[in-house]
Amino acid sequence: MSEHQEPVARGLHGTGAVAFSTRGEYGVRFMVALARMDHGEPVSLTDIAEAEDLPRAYLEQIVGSLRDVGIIDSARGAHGGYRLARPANEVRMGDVLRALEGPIVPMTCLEGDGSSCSKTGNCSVVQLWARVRDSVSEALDSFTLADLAVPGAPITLKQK
Amino acid sequence: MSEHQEPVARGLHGTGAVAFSTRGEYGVRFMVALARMDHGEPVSLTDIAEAEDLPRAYLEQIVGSLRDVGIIDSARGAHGGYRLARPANEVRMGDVLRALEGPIVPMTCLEGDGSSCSKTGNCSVVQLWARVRDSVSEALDSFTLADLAVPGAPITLKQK
DNA sequence: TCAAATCTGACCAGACTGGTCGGAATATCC
DNA sequence: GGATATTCCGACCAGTCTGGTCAGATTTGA
Repeated sequence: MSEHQEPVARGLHGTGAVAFSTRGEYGVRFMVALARMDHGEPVSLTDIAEAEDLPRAYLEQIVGSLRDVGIIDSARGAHGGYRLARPANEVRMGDVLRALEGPIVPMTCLEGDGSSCSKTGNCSVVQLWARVRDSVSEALDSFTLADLAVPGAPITLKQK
Repeated sequence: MSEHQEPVARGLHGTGAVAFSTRGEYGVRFMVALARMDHGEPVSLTDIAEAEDLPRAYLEQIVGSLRDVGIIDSARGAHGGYRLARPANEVRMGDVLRALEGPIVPMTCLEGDGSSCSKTGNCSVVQLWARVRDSVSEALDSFTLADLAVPGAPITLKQK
């Protein structure tokens, strides 16, 4: 047991552009599994790691950032574990992925207050990156955890 | 001279998720500059690298993949250089970025024919990744090179 | 007190990014 | 033909990041 898949190769030639890392993948799988297994009692990391066949120690790191932003609650000690902090249909996947992967920023010139771009004002390319960023955010936020946790459930879209 | 900006730091904590690399950034800047400077005669890489303050040797690598897919034409020898292979308003930015960065694939399970996902059929999460992928492609393809090359031009949207 | 869990930080190998360098091939101009 | 301009191509390289392990401290229930 504890023989999960071999290390995932990522990056340009592994996955392609605009990719999420394993933090995003594993974190989302964790959330979906938790939503399915959460019946009031905390669910231990070991149980979820085994169910999803993910490396437990690494998952610990990842789950920490979900707890830090308040998406899940944790309980230490015997019979401890994790619980959803809110109902699954109130958890937007955009929030989950922003917590896991950091802000959605396809190009450095969009970081922070935008002051990192020296061509302020006369740069037309920034519009392209901004549109990509907004499209990704909208796509992610159009799903809630409930959409993914219920197998075969119809996808409810929150079109703006 | 030839003292361009210091090496760009990327990755999770530098830029955030869903990021393009410098290949995408530099390649797009190259294309925009070429579109502006192309008046029939080939434009040399040195001219563009100087105009955009980009490392010439590195830009050479990047431009090669644009030539390979036929977005630009090249002419060797004295007075050689690069030209747009088609009018700027027929060049979709999605094509440019796919050439530069590889396929738009936010998660490994969407790669190629989709056979890399062992949970075929009963995986609900794949819908999330697929929507992100489609959103990014639509966003990129809603711009043409002409939209970016003409300074201050109104953004014409090709809404599907 | 013992065991079950989370929490935390140190550590690590390999892959990838962001380049540089040197030279070969090709084309123009004199 | 020779000098020059320019693309083309592959080898190389240092630093950063990813993906993950490990050991132990801390907290809690039985």
